[in-house]
Amino acid sequence: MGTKERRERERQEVRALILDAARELFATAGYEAVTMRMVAEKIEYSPTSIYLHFRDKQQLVQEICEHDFCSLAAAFQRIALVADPVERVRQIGLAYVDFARAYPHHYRLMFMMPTPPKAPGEVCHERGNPEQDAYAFLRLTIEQVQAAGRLRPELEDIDLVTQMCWAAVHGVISLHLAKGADPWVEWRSISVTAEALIDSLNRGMFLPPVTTGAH
Amino acid sequence: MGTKERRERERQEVRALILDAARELFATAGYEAVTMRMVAEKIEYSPTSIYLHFRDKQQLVQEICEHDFCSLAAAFQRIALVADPVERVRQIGLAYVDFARAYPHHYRLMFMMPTPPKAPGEVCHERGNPEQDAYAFLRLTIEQVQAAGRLRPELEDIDLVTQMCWAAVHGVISLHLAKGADPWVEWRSISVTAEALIDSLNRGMFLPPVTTGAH
DNA sequence: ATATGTAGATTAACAGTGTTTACAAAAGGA
DNA sequence: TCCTTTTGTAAACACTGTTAATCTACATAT
Repeated sequence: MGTKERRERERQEVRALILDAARELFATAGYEAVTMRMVAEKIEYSPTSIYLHFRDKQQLVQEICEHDFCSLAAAFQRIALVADPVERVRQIGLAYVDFARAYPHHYRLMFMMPTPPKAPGEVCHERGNPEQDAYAFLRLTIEQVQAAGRLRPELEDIDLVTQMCWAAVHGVISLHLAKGADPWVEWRSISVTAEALIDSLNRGMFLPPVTTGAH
Repeated sequence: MGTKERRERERQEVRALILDAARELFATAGYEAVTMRMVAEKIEYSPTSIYLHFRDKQQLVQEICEHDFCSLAAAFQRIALVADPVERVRQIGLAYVDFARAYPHHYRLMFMMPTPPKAPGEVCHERGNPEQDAYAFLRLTIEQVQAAGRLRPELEDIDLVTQMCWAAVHGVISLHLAKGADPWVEWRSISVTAEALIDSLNRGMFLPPVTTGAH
């Protein structure tokens, strides 16, 4: 009989209810401002009920973030079609910025808060983790830049170059998310700053394309 | 009679006691992990006493950070002596990294947490604010790069260039402070990454020195 | 010397947090 | 009908930052 299946389905429905309510709250107010009691009240359950589905607040918010990171992965899928690897690096940076602008609170949670020291038992090298995948995707693209002979020869450490690119774009985003409200700096927009930085960095790291047919 | 002066002196002593105790705690454990009760216990006063000297936790930690930022300002004083403005930009970046490595929790508090929306009455454009001064110092140096004809002509917006430089270095630091413990990336050290990024960015933003005497 | 005012420090409490324990109620299986 | 498992909750716990009320010590004024 399908009673077991139905029970499981109902369980997942409540779980989804929690996730949706929490997503909306976290996305508009941020981690600290949202309390478990708020989430509970929004779905008209008791606060304790949340703990039947999620270990703690941290796990709840993490699940939301990981889910929403799919939109970033989708953007990356599209970028994979771009032929020129140097242009692809550029596009990755811009997509990263777009994601941060669309989900600033998610971005803050994923990349601006210290990672909790994973319980030693937990699996670390799982695939499908979007953060990890994004890094791998960028790294692969940089490798292809190198393979195309477009990477400056002194930049031989692929991981280093990957981290340089990531850090540069991350810097623009995180600086704006943290300090963008400060009035004593005439802030340029995230997009403008990020694009200018990506372009300057490209010029400093990559080489112009070799024109085939030249002697 | 000097009783008033003595009282005031005693008051400042207690205030300094609080600041020292709080500095040590915040520096080793970070903002959230330190409670007012911990600070109070460390100096053997009641928690309430702290509020006789500081409006709230936020103001306490802010005062500590602003004070310790003097060491960054001191480093900048030394850099001001370097002749080549392009090299000066480089040195500013490296000093910034050194500061972040020496005071990671301070850095986190000053640059990685959203600035509280200042009460409208508060003075905003005070001088002596180290954050503000650091920005002004970097901006001035970039202006001097431009004056020396070493800035690429398409980069005409000085504030934009300043923010690009700041964001790049900040990105390396903040990414490490937030994600440096994650095991699924083979992290290069902050110093190595920052230096490589600064160098690549220099190549992409600045021009080689014009050799005098050439036609 | 005695009363007064005041600044410093403390105790107790408030309103909130994330989380746990103990208990109730409902529902499926025997 | 009884039993077990699941689902939900009220109450409590151990905290947090912060405040109100109180007490104490001391410089000053009478």
